[in-house]
Amino acid sequence: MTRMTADGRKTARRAEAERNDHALLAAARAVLATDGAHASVAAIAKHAGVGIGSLYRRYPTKEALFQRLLDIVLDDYLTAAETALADPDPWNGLSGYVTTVIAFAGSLGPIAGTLPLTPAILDKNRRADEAVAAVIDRAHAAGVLRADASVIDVELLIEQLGKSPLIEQLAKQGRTDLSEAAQNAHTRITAIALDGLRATGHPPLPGEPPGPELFTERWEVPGSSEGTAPAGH
Amino acid sequence: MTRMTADGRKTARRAEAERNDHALLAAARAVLATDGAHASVAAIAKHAGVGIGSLYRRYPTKEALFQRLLDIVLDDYLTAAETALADPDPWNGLSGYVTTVIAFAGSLGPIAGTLPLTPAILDKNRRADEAVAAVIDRAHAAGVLRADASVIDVELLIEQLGKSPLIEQLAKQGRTDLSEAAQNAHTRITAIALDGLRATGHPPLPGEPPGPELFTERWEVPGSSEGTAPAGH
DNA sequence: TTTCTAACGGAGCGAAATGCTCCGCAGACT
DNA sequence: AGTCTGCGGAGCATTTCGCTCCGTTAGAAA
Repeated sequence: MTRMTADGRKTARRAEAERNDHALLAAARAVLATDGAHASVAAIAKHAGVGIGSLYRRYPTKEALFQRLLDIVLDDYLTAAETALADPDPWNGLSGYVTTVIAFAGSLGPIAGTLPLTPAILDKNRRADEAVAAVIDRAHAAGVLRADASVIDVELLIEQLGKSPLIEQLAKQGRTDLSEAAQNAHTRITAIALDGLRATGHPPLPGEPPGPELFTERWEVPGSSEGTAPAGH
Repeated sequence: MTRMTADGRKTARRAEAERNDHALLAAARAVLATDGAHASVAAIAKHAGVGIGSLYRRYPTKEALFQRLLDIVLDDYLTAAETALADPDPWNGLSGYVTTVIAFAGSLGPIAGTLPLTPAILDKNRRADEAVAAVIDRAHAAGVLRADASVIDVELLIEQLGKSPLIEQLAKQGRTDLSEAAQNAHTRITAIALDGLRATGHPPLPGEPPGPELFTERWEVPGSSEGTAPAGH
């Protein structure tokens, strides 16, 4: 009946359950980022390699899962801001914060406004906001961030760059062969935007310039007869 | 039986049909931009103030409507590029092109890869690509565009900025009171990114810095009891 | 080994959404 | 007045989705 051993450690069963829980949260992030607002529980469970039944054993409802995810992502925001403040260089701290957050911000947009916010979440959010404000204030004070860019400007820029239509579409089409190039392209665009935030001149862009295939190949409809269907925009 | 008058002008009925057609195309743009890939024909018809029946009288299928829309938007791309080339200042031409295209680019992302492309569309696309390449080449030659930014970089940056998660979410929540502030915020972010593309220093950002309400108020779930529910990210 | 049971996966159910058809009606021409 | 083009939208068939329920599996106890 008891599921603890004598010294109180978890049983193997409970260890698997915990792994499943982490897999579910990671899958929820990934599926939310690609499928957007209509991410389905079935897709999340499948992505996690877990049955739907197991998902509903841990979370009473889809909403509860997303609430938990929100809580965790807020922790990530806070950690990123603290890491940024720990960097001795104000600009490196800010740009590192921006790039880090962009990497995981995509998950939250679709669920904004669909969840009741618990007091704990509101508190975490407030602390994260204070931390990022400190990062930005420090950059302003050091004169490395353009003076006319506000905290909200930076936060909205992060949100704008967090969701990449390019990467999402490629993921939806299963074009894993292009995902590396798409990631590189997104990194370059982020660097361009960050340079726009700088008070002074730009460093060179990272990586190689992206090839045109990111544009052309996305338009091919899977069951098409035409082997070459180049089209942009 | 004939629906032309003696001199060949259209009847009033046909004039209304034509107005409806334009309304449908405009509505399709708007709904695609806000609802994304799962924009429904019902939503498009309603947004256009037109019955579903009328929609299906002009277009045999949803796909046909989107194909027509794609054709029109490609015309807009081409016109924007030609306008840019007509500007004597290479940087003004490029930045005007970018801002113009960003304003209407949001419609196309969701339908990429879902439509068979007609030869006419492929040809239009090719011409639009050539025109924008000319705009960018000219900016490169004039030394006003950073040398390490490629044509694809610029095109992907446009796509990235074309869809605004902020504006979309506010539209979905019906917060028309914030839409002006959101538009301003988006303009500023676009300006930041454009400055990142410049070879030299930045001009000041346009408009007023956006207020925090763009972040805080979006998280309020419509039927919430809590009057104030500030939360960002 | 045998028994017990916690945790698992997924078929399937009712509800909701969606593309499209079909039909009754309004009003513009003759 | 009569005709008939074009209109709006209820309704149908299909798909999707959140969630429940149950038979199966594999570690723990005896």
